[in-house]
Amino acid sequence: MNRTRDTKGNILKVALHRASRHGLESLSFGELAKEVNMSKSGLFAHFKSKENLQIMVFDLASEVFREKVMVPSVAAPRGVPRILALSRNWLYWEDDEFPGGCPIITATVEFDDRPGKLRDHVFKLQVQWMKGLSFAAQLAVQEGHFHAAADPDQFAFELYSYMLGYHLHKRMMNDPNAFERQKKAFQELLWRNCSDEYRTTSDLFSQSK
Amino acid sequence: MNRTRDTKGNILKVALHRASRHGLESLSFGELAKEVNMSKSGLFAHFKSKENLQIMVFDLASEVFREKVMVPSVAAPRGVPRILALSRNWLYWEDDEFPGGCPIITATVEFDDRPGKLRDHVFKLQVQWMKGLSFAAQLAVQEGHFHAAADPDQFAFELYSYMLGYHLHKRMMNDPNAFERQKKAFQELLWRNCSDEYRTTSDLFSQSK
DNA sequence: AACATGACCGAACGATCGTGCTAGATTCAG
DNA sequence: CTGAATCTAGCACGATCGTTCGGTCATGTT
Repeated sequence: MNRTRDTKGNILKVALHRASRHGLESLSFGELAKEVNMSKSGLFAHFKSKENLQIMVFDLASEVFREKVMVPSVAAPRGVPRILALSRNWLYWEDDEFPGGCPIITATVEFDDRPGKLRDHVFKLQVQWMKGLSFAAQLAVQEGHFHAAADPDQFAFELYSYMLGYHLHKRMMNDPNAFERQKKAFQELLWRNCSDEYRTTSDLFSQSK
Repeated sequence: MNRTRDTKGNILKVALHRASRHGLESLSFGELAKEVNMSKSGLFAHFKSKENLQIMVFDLASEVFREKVMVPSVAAPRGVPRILALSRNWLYWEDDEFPGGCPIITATVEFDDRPGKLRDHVFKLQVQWMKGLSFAAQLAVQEGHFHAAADPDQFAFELYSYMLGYHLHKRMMNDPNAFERQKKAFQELLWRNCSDEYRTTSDLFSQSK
């Protein structure tokens, strides 16, 4: 069993690596087997179908995302500090392991109109993440960091949008200014939502690094 | 020649339709041939390779985008009215012909990592479009609609980001509020950039419909 | 020592992939 | 009407696809 989990885990890691470059659909048992020095059938035995493989790869991506972005952010105090942590973790999580860019965005675009189990998994993660962002904003309102009229869902939508914009500019256009744009947009988004008191008592932007 | 162009044009139309759903990579001569009632080899003869087919399909998408979004917007007066037209056309252009969502976004995510001719084409269109947006904002500054300190590139970045966010929310999460979120974000983006005078003399948001 | 389990391999299946070659059909210029 | 050019189909190729099956080997249990 130990051996099993090691092998399978390793396969999934390699597969995720590949998927971040070329998408989940382009994964194939043959090429994957070569990359991990196994026979095609031996590898296949671990997953009983391609769809299963894809789902497990995506779930691994979700898990990494949770561990690298969601979980550590909760350590930060509620309100704006947590939102800053969330954004920072989000901004950097893909750089570490994914040369092909955020595998979740890739999977989302790839499967947004193909009904099936995979789409369901993607959908679930996206909704969960949007709710998480919205909730973080809601807490910021409660803490008095955001003004009372701030709309948490709208905040989440705009923050997510900027992340997508940043991702596209960085990856496709490899715009060297992408980061600055994203930073500026984010800072002004915060500014828009912060209460007058919090704006004056905290130096928001030095924290955001 | 007429016959050729008709047949080829028709193939490309069907191919683009497919590509908007499943991406350019998943196009295949076999399936495409079935869909247009041709033999695989007969179809193949029109394009000498798969890469060629993909490029031509993407170029068709670019052309449609230009015709449906870029060109008609220039008819609107410079400044905010043109930006409104641009955004409106952009928002709706995919609905007409592409059940699978904006084929350009799909292609961008699909090929942001794979150097080659196709990536070059995508890159070119994206840069051109960003410059177009930025230029429209620049004109708005000149017309006095935007305040002098408005940053056209930043405006373009944020507008593009909201579009991406809207696309994702609509297609993956099929969020019924996506449109409202996009609208609100867009209106406030305009508000942020407009000069005091223009804000007071024009009813921005009734125009944006 | 006998057995059960489970990881892994080799070979093979039918299907489809992208790509050529050839030959017949269609179109069009002279 | 003839000849050239163009369009399309048929057939075949090697490769790879997802998947199945039978079998080997190492392990742990009894």
